[in-house]
This record gives sequence, structure tokens and C-alpha cells, in this order.
Amino acid sequence: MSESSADSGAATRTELIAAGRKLFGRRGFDGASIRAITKEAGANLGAVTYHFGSKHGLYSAVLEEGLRPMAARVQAAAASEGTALERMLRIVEAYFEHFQARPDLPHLLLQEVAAGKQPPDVVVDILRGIRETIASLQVEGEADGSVRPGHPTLTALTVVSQPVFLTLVSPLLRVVGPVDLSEPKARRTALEHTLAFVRAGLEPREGSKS
Amino acid sequence: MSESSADSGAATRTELIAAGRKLFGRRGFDGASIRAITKEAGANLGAVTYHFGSKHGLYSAVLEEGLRPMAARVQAAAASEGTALERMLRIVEAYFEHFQARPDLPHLLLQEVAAGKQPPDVVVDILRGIRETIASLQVEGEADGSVRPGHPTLTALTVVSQPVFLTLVSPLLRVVGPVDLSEPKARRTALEHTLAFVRAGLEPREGSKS
DNA sequence: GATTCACTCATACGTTCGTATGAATAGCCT
DNA sequence: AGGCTATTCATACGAACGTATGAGTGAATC
Repeated sequence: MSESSADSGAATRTELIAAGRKLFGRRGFDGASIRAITKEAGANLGAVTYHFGSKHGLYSAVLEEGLRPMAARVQAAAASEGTALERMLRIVEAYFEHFQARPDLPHLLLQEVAAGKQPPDVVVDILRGIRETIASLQVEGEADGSVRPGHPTLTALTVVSQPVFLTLVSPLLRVVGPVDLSEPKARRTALEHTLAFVRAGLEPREGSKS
Repeated sequence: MSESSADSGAATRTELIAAGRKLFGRRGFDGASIRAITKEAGANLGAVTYHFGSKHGLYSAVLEEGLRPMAARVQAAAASEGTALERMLRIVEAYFEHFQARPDLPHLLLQEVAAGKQPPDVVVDILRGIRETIASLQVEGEADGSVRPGHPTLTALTVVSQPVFLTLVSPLLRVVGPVDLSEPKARRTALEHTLAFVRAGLEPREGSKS
């Protein structure tokens, strides 16, 4: 009974990815054991090897599963209506939303990104796409006058850094500062603060050229 | 022979901390083995246990040794001359410099910070101090008119996020975008971009009150 | 010159890791 | 019903891990 016929395998697969995202994110690749992951997923010890070939296979799958919908959201926001600046702010918002649903993703990504070693090709391709999308919004924004001139790639980084960093640090915020981002009200304040900061950082100065 | 008398122990201690910063930063706590660390430091397998009691002891020492001079730099910049905005920008610069000397520190910190578990008390205390320093600069900046009104703690985060994130991501930038932050010229460009962005994000709009 | 002390070193122990293996189980087709 | 295929499960294996232990070493003290 319970989950019946055709998806008995797919369900385990999904559970393993969710458990992997959680534990890889919290403990790192080496810190999260297959035994802990399969236990969290309610699966057998052999399930990771069976479904993903190896621990690294699961890791890549977790990364891809987290990144791909994020990239899709970024593309959607970039293709929406409004000035380039407005669309960039929409990207910031999309990040916040995506990370709220998957709070372990930022750490997972940075763990991969900052390790010095090069991430799997899938990850690099996706990240490259996101960078290009935001960078061309910067170029477009200079043309339509909604964004101040600047280095496209660095702007993309700066914009992305805000939601990523805030999500990363949020568990510590409760301890280090009097802010608890698990409360909806505080989260809204943080989003508004970020949007205002990014907008101010990107917008042309009022008195400058037309 | 070689390093002679009184510091034969202190030298090993220092080497272990440097090796720990490098390997903990690159591979995470669990990914960096005592065997790898002692080998990197040119020390014996037992050296970590002898000098720091345990692997966790070394880890705490590494964190403290990296954070304490950073906090000192922040305090110094905050106590320097100029408007509150100028001092905040000086803090950004100080971060960049400190991270250039210790490129593994940001990852090490975030690893600790984002893991969900609470870092050692020493770390929390230092981070709290940094947050308070920047947050009170925000308050001061509102008073002297150099900074636009905003949430002090969130502003502190936003400001710090720039150098941290950029340093974190820099190894990936070579792959994902056409930027190589190991070149001094690119590093200068990145610093200037960041300073301009933070300044624009914090400064009051030109046409506003006062 | 013997003793002491801080430190280094080689080795051993028990645990946990990722993976491999082969037997059980259950839905599906004819 | 009976065999096929996909999945789950219990167990085993060798490697690597953190730590403990005790012997070795060399400069400082008397």
C-alpha cells in the first residue's frame, strides 16, 4: 500500500535528494554520511549506490535539482516586463523566494563554489547562464537609462550576493544580532531592505545625465 | 638544527594553524583530516593532539586566529576620521585587504556560520562586536547625514556581504565569467566596483531632505 | 654529566566510512 | 500461474579516520 505502483523507485529517489540537500548543506560533503542520508530519507543503506551510483552521484543530482529551477526563475524574471532595473529587482525577489523554500541551498552552493575545486559541468553551465542573464540586464539597463554604468559581471555578483548571503547568515543572525529571519515580518523587512539597497546601488544618480 | 631553541614548539603551532586554515577552508571540517593537516604543516601526526588537545581545538584556534585581527581592523576603520559613510567604506576596504592575505578565511567562516549549529563562543563574540560596530556607524551616519536611513543590523550585513561574497566566489569567477581576481588589475576593478555600489546604496538621494 | 622538560615521533586501537554483494520482495506481462 | 524486472534489504570488507600511548630526542638547569 502507501505509494503504490509505478513510482516506488522515484519516491525513494526524491527522498534521497531532499535528504541530501539538507545534510550536505548542513554538514558538507564529507560531513554527511550515506548512512545519515539514507536514514533521513527512510531508505536502505544501499539506496544511494543503487539510484545514483555513488555518493558523488547523489551530490551532483542534489546540486542540479536545486540549481535548475533557480535558473528558470531567473530567466523568467529577466524576460518579464518593465525596465532593466525593475527586472533585476525581480530577480532578487525570486532568489529570496526560492531560498525560503530551500534554505539549505545557499550553503550547499557556496560549499561547492568556494572549495577551490571546480564544480561539476552541469553546475558551471547553469551558473554561467545566470551570470549572463543578469550581466546583459546591466548592459540593457545602461541603454534604457534605468541602471548606472558598471561592470556587468561584477554587478551580477553583487546583486546575487544579497539574497545568498542573507540566507546563509540567517541562522547566525538570531545569535549575533537581534534579528530572527524565521519570522515572516522580519523576513519582509529584510527583503525590503535588500531591494532598497540594490535599487539605490544600481539606479543612476538623480542629477546626472539624461 | 634549523629553528633552534625557544620556539621549536611555537613554530609547529603556527604551521598547524596555517595548514588548518587552508585545509579546513578548502575541504571543510570533516573533509580535512588530521593526517592531511599535519603533513601540510610538516609536523607529526600527533602534533595536533599535543598542541590543541583535539581536532576541534585546532579548529577553534584557526577561527580565532583569523577573526581576531579582522575585528581589530574593523574597529580601527570605524574609529578613523571622516563621515560615517567614509568609515564604512574603509571597513569594506579593510575586509578586502584582510581576505587577500587569507583567501581561505571567508569560506572557513561561512562554513562555520551557515552550518546551522552555533559556532564557538569566541567566534560569536567577535562577530557580535563587528556587527555592533557597523550598525552603530549606520546610526551615526543617519545623524550626520552621510547615510540614508535604514535597518542598522541589516545594513551591517549588506556591507560585509560584498567583500566576503566576492572573495568566496573568486575561484569560480575564472570559470563562470571572464574575470580573474588573482590579477591585481582585476582586483582593483572589483574593489572600486564594490565601493561604488556600497556608497550608492548607502548615500542619501541627492534631492532629499536637509 | 646527570636530570628535567618540552616536544617529536612511530605505532596501535576501535570506530566509521563508502561501496560491493547476493538474497528477499513485489508489481507487471503473457 | 510463472517468470521478469525493478527495487529493497542485511551484511561484509577494506580503507581512512581521530585519538591514545610510550619511547625517543635535544637543549636547559643544576
